[in-house]
Amino acid sequence: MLTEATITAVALDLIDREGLEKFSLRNLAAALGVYPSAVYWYLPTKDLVAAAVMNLVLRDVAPDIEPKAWKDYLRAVMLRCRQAIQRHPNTAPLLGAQLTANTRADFGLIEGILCALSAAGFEGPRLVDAYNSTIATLVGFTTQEFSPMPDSGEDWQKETQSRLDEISPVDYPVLSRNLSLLKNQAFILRWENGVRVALDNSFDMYIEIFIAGLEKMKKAPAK
Amino acid sequence: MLTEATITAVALDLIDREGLEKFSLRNLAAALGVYPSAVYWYLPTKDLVAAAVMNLVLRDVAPDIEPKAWKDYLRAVMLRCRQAIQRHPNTAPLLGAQLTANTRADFGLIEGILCALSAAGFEGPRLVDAYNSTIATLVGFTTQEFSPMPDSGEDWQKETQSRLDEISPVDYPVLSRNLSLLKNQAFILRWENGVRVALDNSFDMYIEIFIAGLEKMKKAPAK
DNA sequence: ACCTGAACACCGTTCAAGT
DNA sequence: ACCTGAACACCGTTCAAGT
Repeated sequence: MLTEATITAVALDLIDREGLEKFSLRNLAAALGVYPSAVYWYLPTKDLVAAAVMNLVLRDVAPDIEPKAWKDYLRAVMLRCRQAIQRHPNTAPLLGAQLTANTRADFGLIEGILCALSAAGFEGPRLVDAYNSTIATLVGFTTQEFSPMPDSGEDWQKETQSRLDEISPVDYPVLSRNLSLLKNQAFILRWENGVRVALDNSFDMYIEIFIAGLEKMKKAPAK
Repeated sequence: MLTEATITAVALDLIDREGLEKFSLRNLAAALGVYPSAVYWYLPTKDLVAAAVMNLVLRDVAPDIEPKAWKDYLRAVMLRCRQAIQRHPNTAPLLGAQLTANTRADFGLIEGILCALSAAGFEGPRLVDAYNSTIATLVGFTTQEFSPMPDSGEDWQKETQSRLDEISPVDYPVLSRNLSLLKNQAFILRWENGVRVALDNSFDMYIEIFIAGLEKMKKAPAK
């Protein structure tokens, strides 16, 4: 007999092995050894299957730290979220698409973030704003970093590289001066994703920017 | 005779009117009055059509400001990106998915951002990190804010609301204490997206967090 | 060069019917 | 309650053939 748990586990396994493009209810049903319509009895839509998969992937992101230490707590949340996606990089596009649309999400994580932000001094409407900023930050970098490139077709990679090499130094001086550092290491200018070329340093700065900015905001409530 | 420009314009119009789910090459071809395979002569894959649509949507996000005023410039980029998506909210999911995967993107925007960041004092590897942080920030909030909710089915909205109302005050004290402010105004806790309920204040704070954090980073190069 | 027209190999979802 | 089996209304992409 099927269960929501086995469906979800097999779905995640399918995505891990074959990629998000192969994640169809028909392939999932085949992997489960049932007809596609059998899955619908437990999860009546594909989006719900995806949401369940994401809950599985993000199961343990809520860190085991006292939220009062708000900087450490938020840093840990960001790091652990990225690590979770790194363990299942093919789910990366679902992070932006589903976390946000998923009200079955883990309220424990939300509570932890809200705790940390109130410990940082945010309350009322500004707590809402700080929360939204945190969720947006949590999702933004990691989704992109590990999202698939246009097909991993070799011709596309060559084409991308040659387009970069043709960049005019007079029209785009700063870009072309730093091209060797940016090539394949920067969003929009890369041809491999975070699975092949992780952007560890950039992610570190990204987090520190957020933490430092948050601290500044709490000290300067008025804009 | 078809052109890439008319295909792209009609595709954007289709997405604006009917939503991203109705954006298929078959519907696009019907709107153009041709067979689906005719489109392939100009744009040989659906992803390329989507990328072209995104270039159209983001055509004018590069602001008309001197990048030396780096704070004003980056603020303007973020605001104008959000405004562009607000004009075509159904394209929101493509922002995260395509901008990052699109090497046909506008190098002018990239150059502008790099200019602003060097004016802020970043260079070398730290310029790369600051750039990646900027792109991630640019995309993160807006993609989520305007991405579609699970189906706009009324039953789903009711279900979401009732799940929020059932949150245990003892398990989730901070969450339930602020629930009235968070309800439908915060990521994961809302049932309508930015088209119905724009998160203007949160976006403002999000930007200011980034700018303030960036300024802090430039002053404290070492972590 | 540009497009028709048909085909291939898929989809998500629904629904009657079985057990 | 749980699943089969078939059907419905779609997909993106390919390819020979026309002009």
